[in-house]
Amino acid sequence: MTRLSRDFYLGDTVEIARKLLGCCLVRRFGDETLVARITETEAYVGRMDKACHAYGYRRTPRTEVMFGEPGHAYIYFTYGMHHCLNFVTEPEGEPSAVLIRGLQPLQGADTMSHLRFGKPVSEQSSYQRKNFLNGPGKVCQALALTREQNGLDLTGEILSVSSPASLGLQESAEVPEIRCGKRVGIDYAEEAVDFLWRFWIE
DNA sequence: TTCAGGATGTACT
DNA sequence: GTACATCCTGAAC
Repeated sequence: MTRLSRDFYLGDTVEIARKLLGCCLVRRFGDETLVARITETEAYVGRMDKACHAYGYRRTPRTEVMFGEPGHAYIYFTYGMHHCLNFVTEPEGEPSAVLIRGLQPLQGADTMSHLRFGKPVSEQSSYQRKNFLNGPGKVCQALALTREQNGLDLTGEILSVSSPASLGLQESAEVPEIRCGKRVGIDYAEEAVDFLWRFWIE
């Protein structure tokens, strides 16, 4: 499979949110390579989207990464205990990003399970199996992502052990059937509440 | 299976 | 001081 290039992240954020579905997220964690298929995303566009942290080009230390080069990770801390992973999109100066809300584990599932629950997949309860990687905070917990990884370049070489980069994406093999709906947890965002900018596959 | 409520700390007003 | 792109627990059905 081919790694997604810088150009991939340059385009329209909503379109990228759709195209990311089915793509593989690759995370080097110590000696291991964790791989998971993206199953749910949301688009956030600072230019005109009141749900975006950088709405109206609001530039703060937190939103700084979104103003920079596309193809980097924007990871922020929220609700006092969770982190959320986003990919920066659109050209420099246009603060936009795609939030990763759900994954399907493909490789290193036991390591992800230990990071989530402190036990291997085989010992998960049925409730834990259903709530393994189906939320943005859970995604970051299972991939050991925190603000320390904020700003990481996603287009660096991720498959060699010597590489400093430890996060990246690979192209989707097939085109999945995509569903869409309203975004989650943004009731404050007035008209943007109704944008159908959440996408997922079964 | 569903739902209400609490945890918890950072960013920003 | 307030809000927050969330998750978990425990109780009720």
